[in-house]
Amino acid sequence: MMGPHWWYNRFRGWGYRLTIPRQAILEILSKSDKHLSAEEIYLEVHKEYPSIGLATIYRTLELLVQMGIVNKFDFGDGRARYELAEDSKGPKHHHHLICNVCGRVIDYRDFSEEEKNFFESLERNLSQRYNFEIKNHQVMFYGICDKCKGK
Amino acid sequence: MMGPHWWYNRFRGWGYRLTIPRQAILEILSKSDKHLSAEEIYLEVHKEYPSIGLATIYRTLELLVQMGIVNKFDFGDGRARYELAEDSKGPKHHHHLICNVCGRVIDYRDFSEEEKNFFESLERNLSQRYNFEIKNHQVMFYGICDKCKGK
DNA sequence: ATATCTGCAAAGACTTTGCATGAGA
DNA sequence: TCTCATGCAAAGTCTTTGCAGATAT
Repeated sequence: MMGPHWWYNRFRGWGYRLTIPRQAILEILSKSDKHLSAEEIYLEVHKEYPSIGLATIYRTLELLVQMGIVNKFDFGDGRARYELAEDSKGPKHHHHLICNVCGRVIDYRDFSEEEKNFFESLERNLSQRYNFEIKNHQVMFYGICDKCKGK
Repeated sequence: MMGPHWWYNRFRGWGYRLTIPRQAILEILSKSDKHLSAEEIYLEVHKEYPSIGLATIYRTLELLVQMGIVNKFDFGDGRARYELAEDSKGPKHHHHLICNVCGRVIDYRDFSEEEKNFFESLERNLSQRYNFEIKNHQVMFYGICDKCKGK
């Protein structure tokens, strides 16, 4: 379940084509472990394929989000951020602490067993209750970070 | 801890002034139980105070978010949405199921005791671990809703 | 009195769209 | 071949900013 083969089948399944721009974007996303903006992805892709335009980045990302391959985030800085999706147990999965004052985003992924189990069982429960196929989740805690506490 | 008096003290505490536009915006937010966009708030406020401009709505909302009085959401529809904050136990508190395909947002607030307790203890834990004062949280589950499952 | 806040209009920033060309299956 | 996808540029939307006048304490 990794590599271009997987992407290919996934696209076929949705009736889409696996093109160079789409591969390039997935390549960049899988190399990075940060939340990338559309423009950051564009700049990376541009290094290797200068002819690929920003509009294609946006169109592709929208597609990938729909397909559940990519997650879209908003941290309130005015631009959307993207990250390769993976099930909630994946090593890169994390939750966020966001400071309402300075906007800083802190990731944490040192989940306790309890936290992991809780979300797994909650997802199963909700899937049934709402007949909703859950692919992923986002958890954000808002408040005041240590640096901003001293007003 | 309700009514204008409370707002007044809260503003004083931050060194801000409680003005007519700010009161009007808080008034609208406390009457509504939906996620309002800046423009929706503007239109409501405009009914009573036609002279208040949209820029003031944006500036005030940003302030209220910083103060932790208001929560800002993004559901991927291109505009931010706002809601009066309250602690996680409040009756209006809810989590979200968001469809990656059609963008529909389903709120749920029929939390189990286990779910409530879990988030409370997780917040206490994180506050300590990261020296971060948690005011609120957002939980979103992404996937495919019942209507979109039939492709 | 005076630092803060607001209205208006203009600018800014991110994202989307139209259309002719190019490319996958 | 025949859709589907892309590039470019232009347009669209939401949001922010500058500044002079108004306001809260």
